[in-house]
Amino acid sequence: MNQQGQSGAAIEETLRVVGDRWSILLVRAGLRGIRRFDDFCDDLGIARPVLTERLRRLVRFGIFERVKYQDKPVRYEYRLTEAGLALSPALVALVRWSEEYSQEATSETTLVHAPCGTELEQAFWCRSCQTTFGPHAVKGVGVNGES
Amino acid sequence: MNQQGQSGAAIEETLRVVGDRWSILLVRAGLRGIRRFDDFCDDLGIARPVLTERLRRLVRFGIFERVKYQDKPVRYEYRLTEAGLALSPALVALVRWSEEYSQEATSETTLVHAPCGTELEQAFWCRSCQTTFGPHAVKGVGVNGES
DNA sequence: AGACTGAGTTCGAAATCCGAACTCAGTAGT
DNA sequence: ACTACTGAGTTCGGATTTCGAACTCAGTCT
Repeated sequence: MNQQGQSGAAIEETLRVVGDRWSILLVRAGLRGIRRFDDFCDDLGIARPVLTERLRRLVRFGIFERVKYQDKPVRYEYRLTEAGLALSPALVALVRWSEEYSQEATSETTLVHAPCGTELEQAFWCRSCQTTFGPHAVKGVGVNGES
Repeated sequence: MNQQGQSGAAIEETLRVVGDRWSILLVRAGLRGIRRFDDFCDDLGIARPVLTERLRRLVRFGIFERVKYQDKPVRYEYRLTEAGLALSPALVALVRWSEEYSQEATSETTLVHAPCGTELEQAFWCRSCQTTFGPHAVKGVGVNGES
């Protein structure tokens, strides 16, 4: 069905899980400490059936876990797993992109380096060269050739 | 409709543009040098009407530009703008996440620093401290209390 | 003339999304 | 005991998106 094979597989897989209007927002909400069904619902304004389905999928793929937090009326909440937490670099990248390029509704918050409060920049880091660099110097290997 | 205010606005905006199963993949294809309608189509296996609509939207939001590349039969291709290129950190973050956490189909490709071929890492950079750091030291996204 | 190319458009069927209302077990108030 | 309320969902019908396959349209190639 498609030609890209190789590294395509993984990210396509991933986007099939996380690549919809809500999933990333759910992760974001999770990072902000939200855990309960109704809270996700109110916070994001997502329709309940969709939320049900999304959470189930994210649990299935190990991004959230469904945890019983009380017994008498048995109730569950959703917590980010480590894999879920590991999505935060992607989230940060998107937030930063939004801040810089999104046309409408410029945000009032920026992301900063916590210790010193300086606005952060994002970069790629090469361990062996000990340098940071930008997207132009990124190449995918294992795949054909074109830069 | 939702409570999150602050930096929420911008990223929601953004996800309304790139938060679907195809847009990020289109950007990725763009980074890999794909420019023509039919090539996007074949490469991703996206349905043509959807591709039409997606490209139009991405152009509208300044991520791709539609460039005439020949006259006689007038033909256009789609190129990433600078804003589009600027999405690559998000993309890289996703690819790296895929590599680490995606269950099925581990990829055979990794992203590398083009000049030296070393596998890249992603980091945040603080200009004033002159250091790189990880997501835990980021503030403003809501990584408030928990780990 | 006939086949081909590239960038789309048109079509009807299938899958998703939505809001609103409902369920179900237990709790709290009167 | 009756009512209202909570939290985590489910059920409904209708609206929106997505899909693959086939078609268009200008120009080119043989």
